[in-house]
Amino acid sequence: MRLSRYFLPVLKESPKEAEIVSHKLMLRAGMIKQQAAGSYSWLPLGFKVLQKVVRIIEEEQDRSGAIELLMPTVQSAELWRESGRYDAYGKEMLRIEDRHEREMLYGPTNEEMITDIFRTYVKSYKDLPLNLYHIQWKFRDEVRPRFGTMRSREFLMKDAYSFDLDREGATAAFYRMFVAYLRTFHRMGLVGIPMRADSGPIGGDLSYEFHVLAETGESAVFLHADLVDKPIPSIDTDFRADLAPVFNDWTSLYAATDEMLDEARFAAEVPEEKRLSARGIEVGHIFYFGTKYSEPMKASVTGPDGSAINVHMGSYGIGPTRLVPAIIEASHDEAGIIWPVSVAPFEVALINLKAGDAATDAACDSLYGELGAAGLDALYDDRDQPAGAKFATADLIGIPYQLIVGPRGLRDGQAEIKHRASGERETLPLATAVARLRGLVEPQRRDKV
RNA sequence: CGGAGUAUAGCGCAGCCUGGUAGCGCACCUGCUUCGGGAGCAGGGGGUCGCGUGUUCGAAUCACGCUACUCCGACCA
Repeated sequence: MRLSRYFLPVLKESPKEAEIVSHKLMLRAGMIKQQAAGSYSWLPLGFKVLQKVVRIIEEEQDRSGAIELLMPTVQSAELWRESGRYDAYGKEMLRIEDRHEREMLYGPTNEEMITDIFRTYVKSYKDLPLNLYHIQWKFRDEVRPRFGTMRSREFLMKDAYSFDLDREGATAAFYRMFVAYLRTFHRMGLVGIPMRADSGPIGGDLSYEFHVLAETGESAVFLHADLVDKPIPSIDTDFRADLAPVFNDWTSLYAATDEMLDEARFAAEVPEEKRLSARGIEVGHIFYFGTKYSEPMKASVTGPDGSAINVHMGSYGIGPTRLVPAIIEASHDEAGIIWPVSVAPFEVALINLKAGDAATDAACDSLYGELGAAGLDALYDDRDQPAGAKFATADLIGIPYQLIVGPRGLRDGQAEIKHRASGERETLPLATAVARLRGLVEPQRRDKV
């Protein structure tokens, strides 16, 4: 992409409504625009990152055996009356009336609808286990939206729903999601630490939240320090195998949010030098809730003995529109965002130090073509701007590598590569620059973990 | 929903106390010179001062009401 033809409205100053660093940087980097309280447009750069985050989530969900579909945002109140939640959900639910005065709602979650789909088509225990998910916009009329897209009223959520014959099956499904979540966050350069959680209004008795540690996190968390760099399950993980050992291994180390903190246990189970109290951003939440919905909504299958069995369900959420700021909170410096390659909007910033100079333009145009041919996603800063402005933009929007080309280096046939995260620079022959970048970028794409 | 604040050009702000019809920096437009870390000079465009009512000869400025947004608390991916 040539920057001169892109839509990238960067700001030098942060709009005053932004309080935390990720919100400020998302506004300054031209990723989002606020439209109302808790409501944001995703501008091209932000949307590109969001799509990469979504893609990683999809890959890991698919790998774990979940199947993607898409349900509508606007739902009928009828289904919610069946489960009893139409009245129970409260003011967070945005209620709408259509022209026929039918009661509708903008979905805050989809347990009822997925249960309806399930009960329509699935009749036999032989069709289990089943895990269906979608990634769709949700609306929760939060009392106080804040922190940009970290807590917005309209937000994107991946919600998966598992269906099993019994508690054992459902627990296995829960473990699969648990492992998929560890891998998902890891691929985005995050450490998502599972913590025992309260099940809240959705109900249930097996519930874990995944938290990313960050100073600006909304929850106080208490954990065993070894969880921070614990190696995650590899690509060889067989999701049909028994994943209980992985789950037990991870949950054997103490971790809890403040509302679940048991100080005595924390002190007893974690050696003093390993006790870490920090703040966390909740980026995922997984539940097992048994037959809470299948019973009232009559979602049953015929078992081997011919009897009707209410299915055991779980639901599994990840917030992509929250993950984007979470990644920024975890990875930035004074100059701006530092994207991990796996979610970076562009992998390389090609910086033409002297746009308008025929030789420099020719060299950059040629390199831009080579970068594309090498499969690298590059943003080519071809604007007629001082070098400083170009470096500042590339730093701000967090592109992992900068390929810097100017007349001075060209005299010796050289270019420079700057690594955004470390600030390290290397000078190398023009002819080898693209191959070098490819060698740097490809291993970090993390499409294989 | 309780408490606190803010609202003046696209963004950041001054002006308000002590009413006299709006200004600064950045951004934007034109021209020239520049270009190795957010360029310089010259010229230029852009504002129903959040909305409404009132006070006054006169309101960005004073009073009252409303709205939007932000922050602090209780809830959530």
